[in-house]
Amino acid sequence: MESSNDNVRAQMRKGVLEYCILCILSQKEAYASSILEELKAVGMLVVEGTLYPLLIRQKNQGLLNYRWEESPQGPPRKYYVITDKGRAQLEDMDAAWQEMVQSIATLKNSHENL
Amino acid sequence: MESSNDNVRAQMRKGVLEYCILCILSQKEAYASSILEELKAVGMLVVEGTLYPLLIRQKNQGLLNYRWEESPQGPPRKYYVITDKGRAQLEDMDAAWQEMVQSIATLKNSHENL
DNA sequence: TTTAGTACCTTGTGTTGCAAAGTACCACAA
DNA sequence: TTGTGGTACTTTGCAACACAAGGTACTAAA
Repeated sequence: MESSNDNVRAQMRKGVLEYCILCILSQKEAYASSILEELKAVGMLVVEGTLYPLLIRQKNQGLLNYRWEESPQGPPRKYYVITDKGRAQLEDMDAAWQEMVQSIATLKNSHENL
Repeated sequence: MESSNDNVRAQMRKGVLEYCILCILSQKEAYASSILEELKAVGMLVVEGTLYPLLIRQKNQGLLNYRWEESPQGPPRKYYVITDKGRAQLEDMDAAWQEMVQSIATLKNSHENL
């Protein structure tokens, strides 16, 4: 089924989204809708109701700041900017991510070797 | 801080644990305590209170079965066995995992290319 | 002034991971 | 037979999270 397959992916995304946000913002400033599009582009689809609270949480933790900017069309945009603390956190997450990839590779390998 | 670092890892583990369980059980039958040790061995530390409900969930979804077996010492052990449905799910998860690794690699690369 | 498009925000729900405490079986020793 | 330590499985209560759905507000064009 398609839906169960989607569930699998949704489940796995949990806990990694925060990492993705910091990755994107370490590259350039962005506002929520543009972040959504970037995530969609790499196949990590997320909805607004997930992203907004997440950005607010990270902002409250001091990982992000934001500033308002006029839009060429439509309401003003809230551009998020990663902070030094956010970059430090991102480094932690890079390490954590690589460890997790390695952990699963190890599990898989011990499987292959049977 | 050590603790914030642990939090990062704990957060990332979410949603991947189910995948790890199926990986381990696709290799061989195992009981909860042995699964805990295997996860610990690859650096994915989990506690009992997390694992047991997860095994029960997967059993209720038909991904696992179990049988009781005498222990050489101590109380009997509940050996979990992956089902055909579980193996199908595992294949889905393999694909989902690789896609996620790829997605994050892409995010990282677009960062590098700035 | 109404409509369409863009952007941000909030509320309620179900799921999940975890800490902590509890139950039960076994073997060995006092 | 009573107690103690080790192993194993289970449950309860809590906090965090992702998401669906609905809501607010600004802009420009019809």
